[in-house]
Amino acid sequence: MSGKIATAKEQFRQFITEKGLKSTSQREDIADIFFKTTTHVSLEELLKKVRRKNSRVGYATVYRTMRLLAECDLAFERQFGDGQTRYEHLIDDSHHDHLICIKCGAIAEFSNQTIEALQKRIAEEMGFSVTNHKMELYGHCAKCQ
Amino acid sequence: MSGKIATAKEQFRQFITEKGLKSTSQREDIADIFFKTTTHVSLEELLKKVRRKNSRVGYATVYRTMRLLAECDLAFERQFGDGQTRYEHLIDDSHHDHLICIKCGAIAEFSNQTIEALQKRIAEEMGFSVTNHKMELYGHCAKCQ
DNA sequence: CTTACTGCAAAATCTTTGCAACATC
DNA sequence: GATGTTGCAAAGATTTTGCAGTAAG
Repeated sequence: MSGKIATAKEQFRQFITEKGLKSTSQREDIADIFFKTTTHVSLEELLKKVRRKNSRVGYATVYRTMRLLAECDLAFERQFGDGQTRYEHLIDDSHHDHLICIKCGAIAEFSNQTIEALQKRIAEEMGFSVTNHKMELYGHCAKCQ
Repeated sequence: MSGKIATAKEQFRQFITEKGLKSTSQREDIADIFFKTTTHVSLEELLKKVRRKNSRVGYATVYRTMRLLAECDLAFERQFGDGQTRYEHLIDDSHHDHLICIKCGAIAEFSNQTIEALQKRIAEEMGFSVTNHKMELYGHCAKCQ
């Protein structure tokens, strides 16, 4: 409720500045819309959304902006097996993992602290320091059983 | 030590027969070499290995054979973020997950029964029956820290 | 002004598929 | 023999990149 925490937008601007890059309206728009998205968007989908606000944005710019966002951990790549790379963020939301129905494609999210803790410990035992992870459970959802 | 358990090769042959498909030397060679592989091979790599034994095998056949193997759960697709689909099997080996170094690309394997049990329980609570899962931890390995 | 960014279109990657020749059953 | 399989080459689908024009610092 209090405590100044930088918004994702601010973090992105800071990253841009620190790297000596330039802030542009395209980057602002893309980041803005991406942060407002709550699903796992593909570049194609994101481009479509961005174009509703600014019709003269190219696919390549979305591609390159998402690469920047991924570089500063404001976006995470996900691949669920259809040949599309998807992106998601963790704004206003803690880390979560996915349950994917292999029949209807439904995606549910979950998170579990015990698993997270175990992952960290296992990694440490093997000499790794973990910065990120993916966990996806594939199976049939309630409707498709 | 005792107990007749069908080998992966036999399971594949059975799957082929049951589906009314035909057994060919290419399929035998590809499955053979794949089962002997202990890493996460891409189609490209697998094709190269297969061609050392039989130089007249095409990429498409490897592709189609791996699809068959995946269909009968003798091969599992993995995508680690470089744009390559990789395959692995669980022969002579229980299920395992991956630790991936984001600097040098090293891949380590691990498995943990507690996590597996928790995954199952979580999924059930959400109405899913899990048949498969992926868990990948990304970070820096001992050498790259 | 200098350096970075953009959009477009072309290139590069991978993955899939059509088809005539060929191998199983 | 009938039907499935193969290899090749072409088609698809995405992801990357080169470049001339444009914009931010």
